[in-house]
Amino acid sequence: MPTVSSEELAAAAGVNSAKLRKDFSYLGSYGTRGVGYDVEYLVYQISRELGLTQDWPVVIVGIGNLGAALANYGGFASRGFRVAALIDADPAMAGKPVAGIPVQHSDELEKIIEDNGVSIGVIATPAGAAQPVCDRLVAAGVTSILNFAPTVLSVPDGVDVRKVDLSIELQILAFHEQRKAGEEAAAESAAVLRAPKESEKGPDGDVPAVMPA
Amino acid sequence: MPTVSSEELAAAAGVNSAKLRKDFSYLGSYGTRGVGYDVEYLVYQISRELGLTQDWPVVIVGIGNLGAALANYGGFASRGFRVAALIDADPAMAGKPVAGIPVQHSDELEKIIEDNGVSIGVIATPAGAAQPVCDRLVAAGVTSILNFAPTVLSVPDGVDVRKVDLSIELQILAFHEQRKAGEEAAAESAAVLRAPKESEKGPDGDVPAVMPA
DNA sequence: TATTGTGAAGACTTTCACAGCT
DNA sequence: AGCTGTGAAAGTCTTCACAATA
Repeated sequence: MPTVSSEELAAAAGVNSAKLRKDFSYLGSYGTRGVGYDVEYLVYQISRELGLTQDWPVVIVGIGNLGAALANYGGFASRGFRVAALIDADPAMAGKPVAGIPVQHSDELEKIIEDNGVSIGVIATPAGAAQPVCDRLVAAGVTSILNFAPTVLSVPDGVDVRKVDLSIELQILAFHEQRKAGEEAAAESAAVLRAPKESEKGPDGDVPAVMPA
Repeated sequence: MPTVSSEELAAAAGVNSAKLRKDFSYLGSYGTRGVGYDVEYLVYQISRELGLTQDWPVVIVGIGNLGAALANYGGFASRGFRVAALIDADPAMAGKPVAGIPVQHSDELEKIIEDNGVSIGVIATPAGAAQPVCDRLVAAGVTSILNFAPTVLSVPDGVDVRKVDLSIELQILAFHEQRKAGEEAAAESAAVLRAPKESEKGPDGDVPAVMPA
């Protein structure tokens, strides 16, 4: 398939074709009127814009089940991420290979970051260890952190943090499930909240900004 | 702290206080003018609205590193989720306890779903197994699926699927990282894309709807 | 003819700002 | 005096609809 139309791409992605064309237009005019988009060229342009053509060394700190799952995750390599090191505080883990990469002790953290020019760190430690690990990563030069620990991290200005809370997605499902189950109950207690329209079901749609911890 | 003002809550959540008050107003009038919101009452009302006061039995299918990490994840229980069963296709896993719960063989899948009245399933299998597992879950009565496998699942109408792609969050970080690194390069090739304002940095902000796989 | 690229319209969200209560 | 609840304004995002053009 050498070319693709905005209509086809939009159907595949589940979005409106005009939105897709408008989004693409912000990157440049990469289509051909009457024909569509050259697939290879488009993939290259979008990849470049998103930074997928670069090689991003990352470190994963905290090699429990989740850290191991991340180390083994195939999706990273194909998107330009290279696991530069696995780091754990447990001396018993040191030297043990996980996903073919030997785990290093956290004493080495600063040296690893500097030697590899790492700017992105992944924290998969228990909650209590997350902030100290974060501080050390930042001090060593990391400027983007992906946090899987159930803690809110504080970082200086200029450092990006994204938090992944594995239970939030479940909570969103449960929220919709509750709706499915009791339309009468919903009418009784919360008639104001509309049922979500398809267009609103974004990755994070329909969920209030604030919820109890 | 018996009461809290919208201003305080908004500061803690990093949102505008008017937005927070407006959001709350869709649930009802749970505040007191001149005083604020009664914390306990507010937590209860929001919890109820989000379905946190219910007990949601879930099954996790695919007990590799990720499945084990999910089974061990503390955040579930506190939000009303109960891991009703762990299911794996490997007969060698059967009976082995993970997070204190014995793994069951996938032959039992349908029976487990029915016996426990499970409506939410978590798929943490390899990509190839995800769609068949999904089909069996749906046939057995599951109507919400959280998918960690790198596959797009097809499901009948009325079934909700949410996909968690562990590499997307990293990609978002890399995208911003790229911006930080080369402001001149960005100006040269994509002046149209603005730097994100703080208010735009939502959980999924700043990322085009479509990207190459 | 088929499809892009995009102004303009429409829909939705966020914020302002203040009347209304406690 | 202090803070909520909310109309109205401002801002942002999405979709329409069509001129431009390969």
